[in-house]
Amino acid sequence: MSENASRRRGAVLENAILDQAWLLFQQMGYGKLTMDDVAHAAKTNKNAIYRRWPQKCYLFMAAVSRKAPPINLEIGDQGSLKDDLRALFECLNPIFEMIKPDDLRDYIVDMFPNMVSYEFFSGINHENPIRKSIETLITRANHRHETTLSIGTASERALNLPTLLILNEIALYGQLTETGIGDIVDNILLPIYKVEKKTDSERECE
Amino acid sequence: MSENASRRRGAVLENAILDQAWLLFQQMGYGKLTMDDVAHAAKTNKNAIYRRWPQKCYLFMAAVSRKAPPINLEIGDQGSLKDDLRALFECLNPIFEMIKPDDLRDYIVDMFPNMVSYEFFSGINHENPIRKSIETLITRANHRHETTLSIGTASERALNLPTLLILNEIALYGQLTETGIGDIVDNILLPIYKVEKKTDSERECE
DNA sequence: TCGTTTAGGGTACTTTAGTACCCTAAACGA
DNA sequence: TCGTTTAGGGTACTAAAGTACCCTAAACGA
Repeated sequence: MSENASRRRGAVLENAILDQAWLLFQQMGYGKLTMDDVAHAAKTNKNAIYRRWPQKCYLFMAAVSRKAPPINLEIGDQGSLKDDLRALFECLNPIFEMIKPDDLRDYIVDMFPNMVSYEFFSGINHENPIRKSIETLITRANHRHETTLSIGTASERALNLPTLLILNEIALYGQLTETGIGDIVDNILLPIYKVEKKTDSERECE
Repeated sequence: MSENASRRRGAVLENAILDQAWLLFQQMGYGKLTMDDVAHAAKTNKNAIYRRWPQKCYLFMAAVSRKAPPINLEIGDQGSLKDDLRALFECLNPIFEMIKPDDLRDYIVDMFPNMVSYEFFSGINHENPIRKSIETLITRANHRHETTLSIGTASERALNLPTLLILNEIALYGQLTETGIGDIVDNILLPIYKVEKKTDSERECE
């Protein structure tokens, strides 16, 4: 009976899956949704899904990035590194209006082993859009003479830190609050990125 | 036939489980070990285990903390905040000699959802031994006049950052390398913790 | 000593992600 | 047009964590 309509293939089927996945994710949330649910809703089966996305979290990622309004992390010059950083963090707000805290958490928990594996490693670092944006902001701050850091001299871990902090905020609280952003920018990122030459000379005192 | 010996209870059974768990964890690694394996090796069943530890990762934690040599994070005064921090990180080395990188990773991946849930929240923060040690080191640095920070004025996120960074190192690399520690201490933690009053006055330039 | 409560043991079950296989429709190419 | 390759569909399966239930041995208390 399922063969009354012609068999869908390629992009047509792919879109049907993503449509249903996005719909169901919004209705039921990430955690309660099973891959079978999506398959049935899209009138296909798990094989067709797993052929495209090897895990539930990748399906979610695909559904979000193709069905949800896109997010642009290219920050206009706000005049200072501090304001640039705040602007970058605030750019992420639409995510939190679109996806509920619990779903974000569940998604990150599922994605975590992949971030950890070497396969996904590069994704956490050089390829990730937050890291790329950070590099732009630091270069800009360097040109303003706010910092002596540049992409070449900055530590890898320091460049990846904002991504880590954001993931941590989402994992713990499910969102980025105004005070969270302020704390992170003022008490963590600015001290690291605003490198002055003088701090070395003062290392003599004991 | 399993009832030829008398039925073990309480601490006796608990120890038998932990002994076998620790043994098997070392032999097979965290990932490949199943709860049934442990139950069979300890000549009992999963119920007896789950009655004590609700998840595999808690069983592992219990086995490590009761069967492995303990780790003391009370750092003697090394003379400077920088050396104190390095000493703290190096204190963790015995862990990495005892537990293989893949096992540590697998364990953290399993534990991650619990860290994320509010139930375990306090464990990541005030109660965790790394955080406590950091508080001691900062207080000590304050007395040396290396920093104007104190436990009262320091940001929560800044105090929890070392724990987060360590978890991140383990998750990504499975270990803490010498260079990793150097990078974290010099390029991330010291700039955050070594607060000088002068940095404010220089915020005028642009 | 007897009755009650507690916790161990056996076993079967649920759930869900992810896999394996095999048949067949569609696409594609000579 | 025909043969081959590709990918969808159906179904059944595996693996493992965690749960449910019920029976019984041990401990405990009056």
